[in-house]
Amino acid sequence: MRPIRLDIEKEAPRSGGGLDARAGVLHTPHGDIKTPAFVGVATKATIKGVSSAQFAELGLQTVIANTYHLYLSPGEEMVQKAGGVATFMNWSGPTMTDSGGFQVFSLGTGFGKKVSKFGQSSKSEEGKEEETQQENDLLRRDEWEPNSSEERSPAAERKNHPLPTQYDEDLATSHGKLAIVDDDGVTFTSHLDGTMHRFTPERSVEIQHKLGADIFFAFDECTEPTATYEYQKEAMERTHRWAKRSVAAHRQNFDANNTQAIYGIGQGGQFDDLRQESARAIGDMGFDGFGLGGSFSKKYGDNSLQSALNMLEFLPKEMPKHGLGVGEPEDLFLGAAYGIDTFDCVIPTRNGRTGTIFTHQGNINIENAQYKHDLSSLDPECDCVVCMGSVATGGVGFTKSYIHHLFRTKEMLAPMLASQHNIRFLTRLIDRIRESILDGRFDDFRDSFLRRYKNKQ
RNA sequence: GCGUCGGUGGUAGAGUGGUCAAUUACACUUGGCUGUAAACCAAGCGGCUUCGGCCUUCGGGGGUUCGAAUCCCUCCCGGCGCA
Repeated sequence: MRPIRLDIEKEAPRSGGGLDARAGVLHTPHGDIKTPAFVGVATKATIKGVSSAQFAELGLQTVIANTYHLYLSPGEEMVQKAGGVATFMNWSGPTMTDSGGFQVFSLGTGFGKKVSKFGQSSKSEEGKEEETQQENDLLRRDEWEPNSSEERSPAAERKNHPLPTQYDEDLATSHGKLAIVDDDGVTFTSHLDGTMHRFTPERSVEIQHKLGADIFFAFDECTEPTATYEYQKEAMERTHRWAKRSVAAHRQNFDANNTQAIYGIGQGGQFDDLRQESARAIGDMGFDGFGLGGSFSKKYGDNSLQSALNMLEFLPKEMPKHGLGVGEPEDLFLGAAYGIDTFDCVIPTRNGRTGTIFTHQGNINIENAQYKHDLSSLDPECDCVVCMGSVATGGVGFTKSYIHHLFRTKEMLAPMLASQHNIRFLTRLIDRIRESILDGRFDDFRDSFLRRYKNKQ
């Protein structure tokens, strides 16, 4: 008996130009999740700026923590000792953990720099970019030499050794970071103290068993969406091999098998044939659910999510599907239209912390000068405690002026209130998407919502 | 009153004959943020511009010099010390 089960209550065939949207309930050992659902991102066992005591009030049914981060601190043993990630963070509801595969991608490529894996620097802004350009050159895969440490030859001599690893060790360590992918796993340095570590699919599963979430993900390699076909294919195939090992490792653990579900992650970049191949492969491995892998930031083009979604057609319908890192309002509609059941995304909290507020009339930057004198709530149509108030505030919500002031004066309450509002904005949006699917008016709701949201009306 | 140190762009504070429309930080203005090394990052921040430059700026005024925020004189203002 599998630990989770998805009951699809209602489908909206070919809704929104997609596949079949559906509304249902995902049953987990720690409670039911009405789907589609927005999953709060609690990377280090905390949604930044939001206490677990507020989750329910904000409409959160579940949260997702991260294997990489919790492994580094406080360590999976400590989390296990605390009773698992949910108990550790004083949350009684369902939880998920991500495998750490994304960190291989985001840490390894030179986080925060305009560096891409294969030398496709996004912009070239003279001067400053020189160093980055050099890094790009160093990052070229065909310059990598295997079996590094001892017999590594100078960069110039490496060109004749085309091999699967995508990072230059010298470059990586010079930045205090390292992520070397080989077929068995990934060796990396901690971003915290530079110490070396290694993840394999089995190790990731083992850690996630100790973290004890209801749902966890197989260790994958998240590629740069703009990577070449050749590399996407190679990384995808590696991810598939890792996926197979992950399921096997999980099924061997009888206890974990009864209490935790494992999702496999599909990759393939923006190539339809790879995406299709990945869906069929992952869908056929006996996973309890599916994670839509990739990175869907706008910087990779407007179509990166759409192209990934097409793969869902090749998966078993009844399989629960999760959109990893999908959370822009437009993307929730798009994902839901393709049958995604759960979504996680840092956008409400990251945007909230940095002053961008979701409203029904489009996003606003609350730090803008114009809000200094604005005594209205963040969004007059929002039902969150920040906007509507609570018993504690006498039923009166916070004003834009006040939150603007908190940001300007760098008060810690500022990002907290903004994050809470943004989270509720998305959980309410997804709730209404769910209702619209149940009521058979998904397309209407989508159109009316997005018309105002996108046109800032 | 005498002596002394100092007055630089919104603020603090570099610069001390040309590479200075003036380092830097903060402030300010505006962007950005999609499986979180992000309470972060980026751009702009005297005026005009055909984007090549042009004009006005470093307390006021006057000088020296090919050239001054930088040197000299003088006035004004401030800190400190002595009367």
